[in-house]
Amino acid sequence: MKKMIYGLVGATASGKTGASIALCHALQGEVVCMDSMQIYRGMDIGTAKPTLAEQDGIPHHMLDVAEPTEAFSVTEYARMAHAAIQSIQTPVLVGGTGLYLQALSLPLDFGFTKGDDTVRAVYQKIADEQSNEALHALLDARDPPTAARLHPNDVRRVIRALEVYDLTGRPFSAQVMPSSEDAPYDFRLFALDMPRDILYQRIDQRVLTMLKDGLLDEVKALLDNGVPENAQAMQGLGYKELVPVLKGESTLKDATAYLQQRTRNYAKRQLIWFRRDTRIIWLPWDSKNLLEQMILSGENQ
RNA sequence: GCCUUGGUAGCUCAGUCGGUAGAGCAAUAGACUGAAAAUCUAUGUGUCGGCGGUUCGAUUCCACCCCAAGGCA
Repeated sequence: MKKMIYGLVGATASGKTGASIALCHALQGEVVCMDSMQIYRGMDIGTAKPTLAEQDGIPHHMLDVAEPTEAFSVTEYARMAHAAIQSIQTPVLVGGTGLYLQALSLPLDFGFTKGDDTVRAVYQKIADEQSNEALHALLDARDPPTAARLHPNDVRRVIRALEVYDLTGRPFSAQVMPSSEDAPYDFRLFALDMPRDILYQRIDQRVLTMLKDGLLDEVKALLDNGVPENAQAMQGLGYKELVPVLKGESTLKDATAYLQQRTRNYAKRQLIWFRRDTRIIWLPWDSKNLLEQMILSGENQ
């Protein structure tokens, strides 16, 4: 009997946080955050990390578990999140990082192959000095199925596939693909269905609220505390877009519009990712009895 | 009032020495296995400001009008 785990996923600004608190109160559950940026300490406003008041007494896991100066990876996330899930009675997964959900859906003992910066640099050099096609040809010689699946311009994934082949001696295509039978948990996944125009309006508004709440100061504090501009954490939305403002290379007005734009683009990618996950039950975001629907749907699955 | 420069895709613009037009961004769809709030892919019919004129044919040349920015009065 697998452990049952509720999950609330979907686009940014679609109302996950509020709904998750209600669900936890009803089920006596605890939140396990599934977000690639809320894991970082000191990044609160820009990541829309739930405040203590918003948490409303519900224990939250997987928040503030990494330093923004350090790189983090999906493997570390999976390892820590699995531990958190084991430690609590009723876990409620909440977040919008599709890759993290995929990682948690893989068999528990599944191990991603560790990366190697040196190997990556060698391949990156080939792409830079020769061509993306030349790099892709290397992969085609070692792992044809993966090469066929990847576009030559998708250099990041082509390099990763070559790296896996070099480090393990086995092609990337031999790895286990996720399926519900292999999943370590019995997932009850939900997402809030919201019209695109409303979602985009909420995103634009949320960005303005973040700025009013001091996002610019938060970004400045990170830089002042030694977080490099090119740090992984600084790639988060709201951070990389505001650095140019602090450096005087862009106006706040332009950066705000750009950040809103980028966030809308991101939300759409999230929707595309979750749309193909057939386990997810989509519920109307403005439904009066959202909580009842989630609990009932969960029990009936 | 006069002069100048503009008015082309949702936005910023290119272009057509006259044969009804194309980039970037946006938008939409999709991909995604140790960076994922990252990264990558596909999709381009718009009274070419308006009304006339010249022409086989005008978004392109000409006249007038409208609008915008700048300059001169």
